[in-house]
Amino acid sequence: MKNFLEVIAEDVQKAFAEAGYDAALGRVTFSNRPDLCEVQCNGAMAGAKQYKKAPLVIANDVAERLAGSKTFSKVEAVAPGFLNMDLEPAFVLSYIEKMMGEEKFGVNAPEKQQTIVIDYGGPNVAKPLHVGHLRPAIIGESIKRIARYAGHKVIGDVHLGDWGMPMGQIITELKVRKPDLPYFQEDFSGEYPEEAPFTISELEEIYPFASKKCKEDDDYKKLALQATADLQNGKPGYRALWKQILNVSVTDLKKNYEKLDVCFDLWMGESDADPYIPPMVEKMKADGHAHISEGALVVDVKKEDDKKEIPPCMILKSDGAANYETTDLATIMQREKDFAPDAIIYVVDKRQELHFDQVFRCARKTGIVRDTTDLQFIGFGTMNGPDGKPFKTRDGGVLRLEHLLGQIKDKMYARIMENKELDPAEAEDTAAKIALAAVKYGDLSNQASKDYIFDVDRFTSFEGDTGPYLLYTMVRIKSILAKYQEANGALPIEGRMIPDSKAQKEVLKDMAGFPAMIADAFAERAPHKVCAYMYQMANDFNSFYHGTKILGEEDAVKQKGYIMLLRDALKIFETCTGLLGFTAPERM
RNA sequence: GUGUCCAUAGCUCAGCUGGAUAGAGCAACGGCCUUCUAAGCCGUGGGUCGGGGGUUCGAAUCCCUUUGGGCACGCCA
Repeated sequence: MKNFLEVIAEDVQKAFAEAGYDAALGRVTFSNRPDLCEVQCNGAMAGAKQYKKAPLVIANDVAERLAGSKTFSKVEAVAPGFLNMDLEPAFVLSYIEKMMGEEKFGVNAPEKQQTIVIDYGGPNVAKPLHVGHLRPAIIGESIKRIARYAGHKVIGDVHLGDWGMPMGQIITELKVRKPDLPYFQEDFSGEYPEEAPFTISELEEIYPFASKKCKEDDDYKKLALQATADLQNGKPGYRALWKQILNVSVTDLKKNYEKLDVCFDLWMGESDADPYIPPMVEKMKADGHAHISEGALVVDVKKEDDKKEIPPCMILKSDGAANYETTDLATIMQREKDFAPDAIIYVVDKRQELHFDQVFRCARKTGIVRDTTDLQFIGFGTMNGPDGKPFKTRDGGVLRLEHLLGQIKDKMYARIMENKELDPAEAEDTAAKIALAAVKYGDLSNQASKDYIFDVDRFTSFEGDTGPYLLYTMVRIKSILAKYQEANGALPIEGRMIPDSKAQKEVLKDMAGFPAMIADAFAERAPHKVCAYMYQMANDFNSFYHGTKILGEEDAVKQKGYIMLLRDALKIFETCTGLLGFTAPERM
């Protein structure tokens, strides 16, 4: 169905046309002066030059023709040429009834469904998730959900860092510590054990240890480089051991992402792109795109109109090894082959913009990507502490994600137990939900591209524009619906009412804006628009809630109308929290 | 140095395909709980939209310039 403002604009456009003006001038927006009107059209001013008439004259011509409209309860032309209109409550209700009758509340299936690969996360194997992984996970997950809701086929890929030097370092260190393992016996011909020879905590200790040792000890580094090469060349023992590292790590990563309610469709990594590298390099050489520069194999990606020098894209390092540009390019090939996507979206730290610019240019120039595949870089800003500097622990280290979430959850737990008696198990679950909402909303309500200040105290104080405020609003609704159901046996499925108060009408108008908001949030890849929408609607709902007795309403028809409004509002709210990646508890 | 992003209330942020008096939250101050969850609602105060120029009937929004900051700039990912 058409979105709310489009439906309204139809009338206005018709009036413009009837009055002898270009119908396109009849664009309508929500008013920026709610004290004057609900919706406005500025087309008369835009058309003044074209028709050599005073804007007010045009506005009056149009207003006259809108006089009998069933859409508007008020139409007036105001100097210098504004068209100010109020909506007929019955018209608003009719839109809501239609919209709520649809599965996706008025959001249309796209004209052409796109296949979109979204690359977010990017954790490294054998390293715990830390706060730096929070933003891509939260933002990527939300963009994925919004795109999916908008009707597209979306594939979320974690794109693990599982193939570089760190793997060789871990293998080398394991060999030092446990040389008797079968993985290290050259002539071993049996089955390698099913059980991994280490736990995740050991891995997390081994990797930084080995990494540090490489910097201090050149011989050790050579061993690690050799191990990396052996692994990549397919040495059976190393491959088997690597698979164990991968298994143990991925199991742990999945557990942690699950706590964040972040779910990847694909757990592929750099290693999966490896088979694509040799043919890719051959093709680039054969096509004459790649050449040797300063010992490395590169592809020039400069363009005539560049304002700055863009360094060439490096395909192979001077030692012949792959680097991250290589794997990113090969991954594009792999995705093209597997999915032939319409778009690949990278949700990555914005500091990597130049790198992706080079990779995208190189992919285009060498033709490893189809012209129709949109390569999109969505760079997010840094998460800073309250001091405005990059978020660190007190002693300057990196904070593990699970510790951060744990701390916030504990705070929430303490807070809900303060003045309520709740079953500890339920309180635990509720605290986790509120904590997740606090963290995710705190992040997503900012524009992704900007740096933002992660202030635990502010997020956990949950007053005002926060996740918990939204949950609280939803919990209030749930509570009323539960009580109504208890008293009446069931919730009504029909009986919506024409709004009988300003506040109620505001809530309806908010709901009516849902499809347009989704379209906008998808087009802009902007979860913060979902946040802003929800917050506005929650404000209006709470205002309505305060002025209206619902369970105490004696007129049963009216009460039913209120309950329907609550049901509808809750559906919209739940859809929005679903898009942001958190859920509301039953009580809090 | 070059490029790029940013600068809006004391603080944290919206608004930026040009429209009327620039909006929220926090903090401050004042009201509202025998009534559906006060994690709420209602209200007050608080702004040369970094500075300067330009385009326009109209600029926080577009262009130029300047100041201050962040970030990036071939073999780490």
